[in-house]
Amino acid sequence: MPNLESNNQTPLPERAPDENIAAIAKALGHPARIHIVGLLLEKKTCIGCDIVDEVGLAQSTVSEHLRILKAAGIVTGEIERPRVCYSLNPERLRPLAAMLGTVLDGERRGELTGSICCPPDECGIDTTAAKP
Amino acid sequence: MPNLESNNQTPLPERAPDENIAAIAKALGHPARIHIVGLLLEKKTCIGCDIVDEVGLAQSTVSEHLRILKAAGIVTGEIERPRVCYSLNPERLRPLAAMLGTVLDGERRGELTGSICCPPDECGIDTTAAKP
DNA sequence: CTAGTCTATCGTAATTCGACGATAGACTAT
DNA sequence: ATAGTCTATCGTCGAATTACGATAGACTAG
Repeated sequence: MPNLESNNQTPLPERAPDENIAAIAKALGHPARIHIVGLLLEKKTCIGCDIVDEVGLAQSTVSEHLRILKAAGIVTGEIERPRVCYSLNPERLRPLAAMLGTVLDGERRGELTGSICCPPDECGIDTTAAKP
Repeated sequence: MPNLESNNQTPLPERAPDENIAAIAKALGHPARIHIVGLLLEKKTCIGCDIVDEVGLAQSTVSEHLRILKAAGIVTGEIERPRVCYSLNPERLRPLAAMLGTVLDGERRGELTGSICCPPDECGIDTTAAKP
């Protein structure tokens, strides 16, 4: 039910941090969009219709993927008629990168090899409730 | 398939790199799953049914989210009857983290402020083609 | 003005996702 | 053996995603 776009201008007002990070990851969760980000990263300059050739999908489909990336704030589109110039917005990727960095840091310090496993705490799940 | 420690040889061998990274991002693309990763990171030790309490969804739904995270290789589940101990597998997050790191490094060196925009290259899109 | 180039949007069909309750499985404890 | 605890799976439903062609919009070039 959450419609998390419809406004690509606001800096995505702080929802719950989980939803914020998840939105970034979700926008990156498709091979074609990863491909597009890779292209923008590689070519450093924005490109227009060349993206369509590269990813090998229909123009309307690529446009849709670009819309999703723009809606997530990962990519910005500057109009430079008759083309549109796309570029990356690294700032937007920072929350996700920070989380991943924390995990990898934790690994580097060996803090994640959990040996203290599952203290004997009881769960409050009623699987047998409401049984007449 | 009663054995939950099934070998993951086929699921993630080495697809195209784009698909590999996209699969990681897709698995992280949901608030509940980000929440779970955060819990595992915070508590350092694996937890069982406590996750259900934390995320506030039905047990079957949480199990499904855990299944997705396990299928993506981000989380591992060790059986410690009667519980299952989950822990993070940071190794799996590395490809995505590396890509994000490259973007942020590019920004740090100011390589991403594309000013050379859209060289006058023609696009090979036939919007009027195939008119029988 | 007219034609051409590039992008966004609409409509649609097939597929997948997210959430839930119900149920089955696998042990522990009594 | 019996009951109890925790997790996985099945079946289902509405909602969301993905892909495409067709079409509309916005300029530029001639």
